[in-house]
Amino acid sequence: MTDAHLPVYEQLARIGKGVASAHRIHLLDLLAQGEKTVETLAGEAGISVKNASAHLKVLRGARLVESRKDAQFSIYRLADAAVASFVVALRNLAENRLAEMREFTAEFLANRERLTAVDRRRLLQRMRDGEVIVLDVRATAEYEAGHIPGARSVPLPQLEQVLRTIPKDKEIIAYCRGPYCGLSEQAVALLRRRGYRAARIHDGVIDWHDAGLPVERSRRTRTERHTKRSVAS
Amino acid sequence: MTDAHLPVYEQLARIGKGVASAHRIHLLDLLAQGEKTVETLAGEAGISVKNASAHLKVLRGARLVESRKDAQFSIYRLADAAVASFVVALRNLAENRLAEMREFTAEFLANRERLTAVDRRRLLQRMRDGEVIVLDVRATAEYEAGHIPGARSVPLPQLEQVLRTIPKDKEIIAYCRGPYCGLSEQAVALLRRRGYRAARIHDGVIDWHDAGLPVERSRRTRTERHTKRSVAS
DNA sequence: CCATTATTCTAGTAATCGTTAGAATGCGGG
DNA sequence: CCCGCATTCTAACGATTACTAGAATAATGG
Repeated sequence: MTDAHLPVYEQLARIGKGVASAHRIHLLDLLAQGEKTVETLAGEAGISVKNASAHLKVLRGARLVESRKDAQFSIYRLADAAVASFVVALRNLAENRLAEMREFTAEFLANRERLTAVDRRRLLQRMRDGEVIVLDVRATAEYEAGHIPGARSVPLPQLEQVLRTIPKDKEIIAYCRGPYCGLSEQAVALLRRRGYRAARIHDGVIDWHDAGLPVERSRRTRTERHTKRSVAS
Repeated sequence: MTDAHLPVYEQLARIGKGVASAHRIHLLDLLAQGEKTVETLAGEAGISVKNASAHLKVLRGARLVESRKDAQFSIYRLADAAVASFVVALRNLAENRLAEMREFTAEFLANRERLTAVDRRRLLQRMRDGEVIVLDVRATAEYEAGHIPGARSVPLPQLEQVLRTIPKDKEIIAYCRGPYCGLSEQAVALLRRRGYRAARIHDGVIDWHDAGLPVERSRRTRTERHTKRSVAS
């Protein structure tokens, strides 16, 4: 009588197995920033291309990601926005449940980085009022795939050169892929060294989106081709 | 630069591994009904006590469940209500993502079993108006640990005897542990055979709670002791 | 105390998973 | 049509996991 459900739980476990490996969660986190090729993913996750391909196969089997072919590249993307939300839910649960996690995050995450709903709306307001400048320090492609409205795209490697176009009298808020992405941290360190009032926020685009706030996206939604043909609209 | 995060993802994967096995998800689902002993869990999940104990150890390692000792029994419970919500999120994601899942659920889940927020509020209203009777057909202990307010506890094995106290002119709605629990299905089958207008709803108590609706609980929150000492308050 | 009951621990085996190296595929550009 | 590139497939390995049987622990009730 209670046996009939095993196959159902087996299906649920398929998804569970998808998020049962650190590398796979990392890949999902990266894909939440927008679609990417296998090589990019492998590079950003710090694993071999072959290994990345194997993990992506598992994720595809669990229907968490999908891929399409563009020229000789396989471009992967999350199968659904709900997948990103699920990863956020996993992250939140882990932060609640695991003391070890709290230690880790305490290292990274300083004081006011963690936003409440009110904080987020206030940030938008202050941005509109011209009090703060919000910098998206991820790669350009990631910015284009989705960013906080009003944020300016300044990929970390270019930050130094761009500094002189950033007024010193405003507070600078940097964000990147999410709480575990070090980019915004580095940006803040650099900015402070140069005399800015700067802070990072914990949010990535998914967190922002999950909080019910709008996300803006640039014309080119899909990853840039390496070929000549320009992708209009 | 991107390496520093691996330990964080490792921690997330600990939770992921918790839900990477069908048996473990089943155990979590059962624990969402209230705390239970190892033997009960093993019996309800259809696995050996030793195996259940091993799986529970994994879940404890992932901080998803906790246990306490009562007399010679180890009594397990979810570490947090957020764990139940996470399992619901997993279930929902699976139903969205996995076609195979949809087939399974199509077998079980007929037409109107799936509730929207409006449905749930309307059900409460109709219950208050005396139009429908809602039956909780789970075990008594599960009912006591939390149930839909206004629902009547009629454990499935007792349904037959209790039938004459149930008026035939009202619609009967049965629910049990959740979408994959067959109890309410069987209850509906029996009721219809006896000439009732009966239907099941997909919701378990967690779904109900996750939908933001109140859950009622009886005096005895913790599992009944086998000893004499009665648990007041 | 002793026997009973519920559970956990320890090994051991079979199965699965993660990773890598090497071969195979499939596409695009000369 | 062939070469080069990005990716996947195959095979192999060591590491981990699932499950079980048997011993050990721990608490109860005589």
